[in-house]
Amino acid sequence: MKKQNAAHAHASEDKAARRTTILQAAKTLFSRGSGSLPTAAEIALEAGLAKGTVYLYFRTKEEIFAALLLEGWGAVMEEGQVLFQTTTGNRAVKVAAFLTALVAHLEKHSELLRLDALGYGVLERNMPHDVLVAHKAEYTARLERTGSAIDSALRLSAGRGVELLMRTYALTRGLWQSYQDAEASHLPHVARRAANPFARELREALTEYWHGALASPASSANGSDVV
Amino acid sequence: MKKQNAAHAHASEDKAARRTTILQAAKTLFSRGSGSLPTAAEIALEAGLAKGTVYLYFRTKEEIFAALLLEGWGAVMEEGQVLFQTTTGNRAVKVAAFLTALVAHLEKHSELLRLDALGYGVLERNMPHDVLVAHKAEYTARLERTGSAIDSALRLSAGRGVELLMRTYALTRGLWQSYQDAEASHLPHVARRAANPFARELREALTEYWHGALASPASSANGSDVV
Amino acid sequence: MKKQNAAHAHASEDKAARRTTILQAAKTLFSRGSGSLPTAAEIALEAGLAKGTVYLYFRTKEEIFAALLLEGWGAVMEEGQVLFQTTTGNRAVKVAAFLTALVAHLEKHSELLRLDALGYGVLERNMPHDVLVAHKAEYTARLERTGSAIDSALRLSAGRGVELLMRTYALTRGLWQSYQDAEASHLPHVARRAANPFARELREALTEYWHGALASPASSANGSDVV
Amino acid sequence: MKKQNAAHAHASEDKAARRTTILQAAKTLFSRGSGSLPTAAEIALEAGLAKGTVYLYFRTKEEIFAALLLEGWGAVMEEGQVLFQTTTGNRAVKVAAFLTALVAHLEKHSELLRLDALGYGVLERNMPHDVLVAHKAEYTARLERTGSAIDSALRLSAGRGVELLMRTYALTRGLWQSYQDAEASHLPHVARRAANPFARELREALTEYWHGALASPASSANGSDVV
DNA sequence: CATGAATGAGGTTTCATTCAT
DNA sequence: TATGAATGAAACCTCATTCAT
Repeated sequence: MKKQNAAHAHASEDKAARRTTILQAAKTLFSRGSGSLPTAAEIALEAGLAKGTVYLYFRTKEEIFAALLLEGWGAVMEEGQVLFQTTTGNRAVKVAAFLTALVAHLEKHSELLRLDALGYGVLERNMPHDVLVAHKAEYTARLERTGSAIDSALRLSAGRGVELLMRTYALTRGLWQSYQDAEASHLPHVARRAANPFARELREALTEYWHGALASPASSANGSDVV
Repeated sequence: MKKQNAAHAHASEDKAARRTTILQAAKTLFSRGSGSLPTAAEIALEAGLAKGTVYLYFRTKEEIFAALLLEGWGAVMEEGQVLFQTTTGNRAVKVAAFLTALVAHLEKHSELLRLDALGYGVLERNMPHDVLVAHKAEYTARLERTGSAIDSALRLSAGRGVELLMRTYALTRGLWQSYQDAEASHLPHVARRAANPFARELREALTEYWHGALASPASSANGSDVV
Repeated sequence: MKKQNAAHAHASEDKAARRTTILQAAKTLFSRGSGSLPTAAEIALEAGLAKGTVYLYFRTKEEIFAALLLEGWGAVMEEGQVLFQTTTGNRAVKVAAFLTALVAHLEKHSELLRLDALGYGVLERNMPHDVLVAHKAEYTARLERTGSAIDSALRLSAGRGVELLMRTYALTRGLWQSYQDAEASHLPHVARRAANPFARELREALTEYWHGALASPASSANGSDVV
Repeated sequence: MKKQNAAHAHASEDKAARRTTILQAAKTLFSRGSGSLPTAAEIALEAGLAKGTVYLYFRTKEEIFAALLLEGWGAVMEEGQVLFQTTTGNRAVKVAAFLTALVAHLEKHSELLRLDALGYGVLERNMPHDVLVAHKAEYTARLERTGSAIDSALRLSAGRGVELLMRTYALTRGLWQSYQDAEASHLPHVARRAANPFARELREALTEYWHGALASPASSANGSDVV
């Protein structure tokens, strides 16, 4: 009825480590897999634990992936915040540094975008509500912090940084999905887009967006004087 | 729901009509529903047909929704093409007209974005490959046509219009999903974003993007002279 | 993805037959089994059908067994009704005939009591409410009919027959469970009760009950003049 | 709930106390709950102990509830024994006193019938066999003692008291279950039975039974002269 | 003695698709 | 052509019990 495979994690540091093990296993499997969430059984196997053990650390399977997502975007924002706080130069330099870092980060952690593409909607369908609320709160806090850093670095009005971040996120997510759609269909990327690898495409699109957003803040609401 | 009781559709116009009936039923159900695809049984019921009959017109359930998606985005692009071809004035006027129309169209056909949010990834998982190829081809053709219209109207280099359209689509899709995530979690929209309804947010973001994209086409790849 | 094992039951008589097949399979398995409900997979296998097919005829597994129970007790009451309506003689003769038949019937259909011992409570935990209501209604109707037959046959006041039946049922059920408990524990029946097989015990107990119930209807509420 | 934080129970009186604590917790939870057995974790929590500790005092969860059942029915029989030994008067008086006390006792300890309704069958499925044997032995002994008291008090032949007790128990159990079924289904009690609360119904039925049983001991086997 | 982390078996139901009628 | 009965894969989480600490 039992084994004694995994040593019991009594100390809280051991417990944290085990939690991390599970997250890592989930991330590995998701990266390897086809785009849908691995099963709980697979995660347990990969983590070297029993199925039941997984549920000692996470209340539902989705909670695992939500944690991964939170962690992933948290790191992105952390990095962005630091960059904006430390980079010296004019706006263009700061923005370019941020976008370069962002694109590089996302290239390195492609599972983040793959996971994100599921849509929080998928995860939310089966998450304990309190966990969901906690995640949203933490996510918002991080967003605000990085947004503030942007406001300061670029001398923007309060809240504008958050806005920029959200639209940056939206554009990133949308582009990724377009690329995924193309890849998933085993078809050449639509049109000549094929020639543009994702990282370059993303860089270009984001650059255009930030360029427009910072050029004429006053005009952003009506577009009457575009060009 | 109709009980048109299976008059056999021999003439090809009847067949087309029946196909349309099914598509309409699927759209209705999806609009009404919770975000996931209605079941084949539900579609058949709503269309007043038997389950088996649906499969005489579509090889998989996903094909139905892919057709809806193709049709929906096709209409968007059609409208865009016409607008760019007929609007007179400077770039700013044309772009503003396009964006206004786009946002209005999407507001009116919200099921399009809802369906789109599933990700083609979801639909692709279960679509006959040949149908997929055909869809992509048609989609690409329409995209190119509208892209060309943009190239002409705004005097851009060939292919730039397609690029702008794709990024416009990406930003739209990404923003929509962010809004959906927030709603789905039954939480207030992240940060003060709550104050911005989707249509306005979309309009602002797209305006910023087009502004940046058209301001300095030459600089789009490096961002060295942002601001 | 499919077989063509079972011929499609299109005619409603075929459908009824298939329903019966499933019920029979469930009964067989339950009789053979250890007292808990067989799994849906087992039932399908025994019936020579696919798991999914079972769910075309019953909405939940429990519904199957509830149907068995309804049918079983229905037959008991049917038989009782007929007996009371056709037996001639004095009260004692009629009651004795009824009890004899009842005991014999239950001996022959021991799965009925075994199933009953689960308690409707077990089945109710997972039954469509409308089915539950329908069952109760049918059960009540049959009970009333047999009760009326008793009222007439024994010249009792209206409703007394139902009362007698319910208490007869209660005593039967309770005794059966006591016997089951003893058997299940692989222990000799408690005390010298071992010498009394269930049928005899039941017969004796019921005879005593009916004897008491019919002896002094007026005194039944206070017992002041027992003996 | 108590957090008595694990003072090690060395002395055997402490151990007995802890055993009682667990039993009490189980009873409380069962009374409060929905009819199925509380989980081991819940019991431990309610008792202010760790899950593992519970298993130092009971080998299986079912053993706990079996103990509760044994204790409960033991008390009932104890009370019955005393009553028969102390009540003075004729048979009718003694029986009436017994039944009155029985019904009152069961009304006060409704968890006993609720637990009983699970059927020993449920508990037996997972009880150490030796414990089961011990319980049965103790149960039988108590039954015999009370049975003897009845034999003496009512001047019955040896063993008749046990028989009466067992049938009394069966009728009680069966009636209770019928009432539970009706309640569980959220439907009005079958037929007009609704008007009779359980205690009254039980009293009536038992009175009738004892009346019949004591009226004609010689005739109990054939019922030839009922009425 | 006490603790609580780890284990892993177990079963229901839905639904896309097919094919006998 | 139209029908709708038949198919069967797929995966979550709970919870009694054990044993390392």
